[in-house]
Amino acid sequence: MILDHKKVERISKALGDPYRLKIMEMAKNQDGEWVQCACIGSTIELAQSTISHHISQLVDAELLITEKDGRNAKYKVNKEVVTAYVNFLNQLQG
Amino acid sequence: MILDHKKVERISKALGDPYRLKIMEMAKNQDGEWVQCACIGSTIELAQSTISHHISQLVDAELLITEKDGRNAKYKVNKEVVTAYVNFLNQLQG
DNA sequence: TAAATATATCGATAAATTTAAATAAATCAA
DNA sequence: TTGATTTATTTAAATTTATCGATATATTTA
Repeated sequence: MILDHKKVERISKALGDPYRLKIMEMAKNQDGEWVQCACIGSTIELAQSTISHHISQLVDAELLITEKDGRNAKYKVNKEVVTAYVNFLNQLQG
Repeated sequence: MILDHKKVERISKALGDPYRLKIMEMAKNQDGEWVQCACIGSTIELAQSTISHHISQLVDAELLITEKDGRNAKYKVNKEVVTAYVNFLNQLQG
């Protein structure tokens, strides 16, 4: 999977915020499992609508994969995209 | 070299702009050599002050190493920081 | 069906970022 | 030394992003 510059830009932007980094860490800590949106809300001291907005940026950048589970939403890290982003970065090293 | 979240945030932000990505690509293309600031200015259609500002963000994030060469400035990719950033990202994959 | 719960969306405002003109500082060349 | 060149800094306007309250949508439970 090769990312164009537009995609790299969107991924970088998505990672350029402390709350979104925190959300990524939470999604990672589930070790292959899904993390619930409500769990994120209870950890981060922001309005629900703001958290939803942050999550949707991570989903738009495809850093997170999301699925509906009844009235809950659950997330996990999209390893394929992270790997593709890492490949782009490694290429920068010449 | 381990990066804290503040540092990861700054690096991500620095990479979250099309012109700065272009500058990073130019610095990479020199294959271990330095790229001249003037060369960047002749490639990117932005005011000189704006390019200078973009470059300083990359330097602040330590993605670029800079050195003065007479009245010119030259840059190259800081591989150590890119590697550390990649390590952080790989960690996100669990 | 009605009430409760979880998440998303919209609208307004605050905060941060991008951009460029003007200017400064440093260096080179005549 | 003087004038030209290269890069950095300052300031201000325009644009983008973050934040929250209110509300909408979908789902579960009573």
